[in-house]
Amino acid sequence: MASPKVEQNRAAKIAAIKQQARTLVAERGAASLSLREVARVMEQTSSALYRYFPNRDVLLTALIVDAYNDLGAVAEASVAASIGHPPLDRLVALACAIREWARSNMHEYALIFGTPIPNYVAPEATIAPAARIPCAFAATLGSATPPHRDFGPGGLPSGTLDLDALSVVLGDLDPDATARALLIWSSVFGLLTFELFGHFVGSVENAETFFRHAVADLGIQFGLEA
Amino acid sequence: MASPKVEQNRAAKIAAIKQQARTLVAERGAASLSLREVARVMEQTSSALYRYFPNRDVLLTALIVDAYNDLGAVAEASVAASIGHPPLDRLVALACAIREWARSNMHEYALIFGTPIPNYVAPEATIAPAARIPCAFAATLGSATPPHRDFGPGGLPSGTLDLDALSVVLGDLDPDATARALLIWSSVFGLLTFELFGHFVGSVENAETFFRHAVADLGIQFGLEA
DNA sequence: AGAAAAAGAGAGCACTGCTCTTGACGTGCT
DNA sequence: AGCACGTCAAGAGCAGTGCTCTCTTTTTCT
Repeated sequence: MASPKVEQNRAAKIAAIKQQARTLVAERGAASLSLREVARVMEQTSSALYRYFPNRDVLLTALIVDAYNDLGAVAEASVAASIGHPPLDRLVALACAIREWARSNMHEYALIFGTPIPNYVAPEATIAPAARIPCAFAATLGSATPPHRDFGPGGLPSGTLDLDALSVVLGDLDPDATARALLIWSSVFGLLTFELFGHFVGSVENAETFFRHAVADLGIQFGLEA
Repeated sequence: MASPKVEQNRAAKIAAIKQQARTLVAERGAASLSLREVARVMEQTSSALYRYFPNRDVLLTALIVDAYNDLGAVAEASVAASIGHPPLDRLVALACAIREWARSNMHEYALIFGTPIPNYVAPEATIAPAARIPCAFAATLGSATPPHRDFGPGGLPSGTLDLDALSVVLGDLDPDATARALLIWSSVFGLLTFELFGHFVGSVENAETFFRHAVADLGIQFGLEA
């Protein structure tokens, strides 16, 4: 059944298709990714590609998983490289690493964090790679053991977060600190998306400086110290 | 030239097309909006619609401007309704009003804040309606005259923001307060987008409670008081 | 009522995702 | 060696898209 040679050829072919699709996504965006065009660039018939990917969405899913893993690796590398540094610096470094990746991989960023593709539901396989980024935030924030402060007036009511699921990924922060970690990641995402998607043109002159200070400001609120 | 009757018919027709397109966008998303389908629903030929919109992007732009104005009106209404209330409550109310609009107009929200459409540049006409939302934030934050605090370590270097352009919209906040207002709007956007685009599934159980507390937390950092 | 202007219809081009059939190739088993 | 099987590529074809062109109908204005 599983002859070694064909298996190998098949894997190589799949990798080649994905690589080609990646460059097309980078050039014209994910929405207009066309199997025919991939085939044309590879000097093949479009129908041939359907042997490797049953439909366009499966190819898209493969790209999404790869993007999550790529960004996740960058985030984790930043966290690893900043061990021993002050917690606030670690947070800023992590955010900046994510920002750099996003800036040089705009379309892949849009692919995973942009508008969901209609009639496309992210399969199970994407949630594990997707968790690597918030996990990286937890690694820097969790190392700081910040002083407990209420999250919003009166603190967060129990039942707001799914603490059972979160503790697996984010470790043993208390609920309010966990909430604030999620808020920081959301805010970093918001800043980054506004910058990348052009909502800052005309207001923010130096996007990097603004970004660094904004993230640091959030970190200070969280209780991190330089 | 400008005959009164034809002008009127034309405006009515354009409105009808936009309305039809809006419902299609709400049903299947902006990416798959097709002029042919709009025509089909209106029991017309697709080519007839080209008399009113020279291409699909122009129709899309019209929908974008409408969405900005719709959301802007909601935001301004919230600001007007909360005059005299404590600043922190005003901020939370504004954020919640935006959230409600976003939840019941998912696809229009995605249209204006989601992944930019490839090969589509937002024309001049969109920036004025787009400014209404940050302007609404400024109206609530500006009324509070929060105590000055550095934005990030050492405060924001001059030249980071385009203060000339911002002061027109956001009024006379000092640079650090202006930066923090931008940060709050970015964060609200980030929270909202994560919720709407499904990045909170499995971690945030009660999205509204989390959202309210997160916004309030940001407001407290800004210096607002309840 | 008749001329002018606007709107609509329909065919057509080039493109898309996707399916189905047909023929060729390489591999492994007898 | 020969045969059968699984894999692969090609091509035709369906239904859909944006958009343009020409031609006809309707509406409006004088």
